Amino acid sequence: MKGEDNYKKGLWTKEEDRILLDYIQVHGRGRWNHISKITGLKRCGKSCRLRWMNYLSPSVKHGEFTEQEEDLIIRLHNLLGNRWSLIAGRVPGRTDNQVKNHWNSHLCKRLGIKKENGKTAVTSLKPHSTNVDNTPKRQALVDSISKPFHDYNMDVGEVTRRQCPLSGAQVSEEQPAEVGWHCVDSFWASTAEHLRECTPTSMEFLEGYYSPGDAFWQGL
DNA sequence: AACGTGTTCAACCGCTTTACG
DNA sequence: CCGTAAAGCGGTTGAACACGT
Repeated sequence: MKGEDNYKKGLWTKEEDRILLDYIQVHGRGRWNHISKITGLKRCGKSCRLRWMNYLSPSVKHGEFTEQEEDLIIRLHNLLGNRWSLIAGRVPGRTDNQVKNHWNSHLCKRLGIKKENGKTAVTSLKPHSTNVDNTPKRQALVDSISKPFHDYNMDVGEVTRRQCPLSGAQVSEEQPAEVGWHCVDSFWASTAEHLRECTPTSMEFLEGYYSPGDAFWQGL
């Protein structure tokens, strides 16, 4: 007989929310599995964590997505694919779940993107260079590009221009590399209006910038 | 009013990754 | 290292609601 069999599932009630909020106010977040033992709340740790992260946390923004947020999500999805956590990390106040739901229920439809085998097709990421059609290499590149985005204090319309370390160089505010600036500009600097003009993604920029035989691709 | 269908989104599931003793 | 627990992630489900007939 497992303890978790006693855990409740389904929508949270206001009373359950209150218990969870009270717990976090006193003990802080974390140690989610202890909540049921301490408070008597009949929810597993995983459920408590999710409820806090996706709804109760004061950092979570509720309500309609703005045009700017949607623009940003479309751009990031174009670059990163279904990496919702990474995308949400660039959309202030929005959770990965919110972004994912909004993409699947609104943006996907609006952009006319169909799903293939239950997964969203990301046509813009299809490589056109023979040197980058290998999935692991391509993924590594996407990773190398996306990682430094955590370092940006980015807000739509107020882009903090910093180096995008295209060739593995350290991010440096003092000495941004030319190629890095170019990449950041082409990806970030345009507005919602420019989106409709098919501004190239960072990936497309790279594939255009480096020739198929360039040593840049070898290191990936 | 009653029913069927479509849509939305909160929550769950299963898996992977990370942290820690 | 190794094993375990906790945290994190993306895909999926299903309840609640909206809307059309």
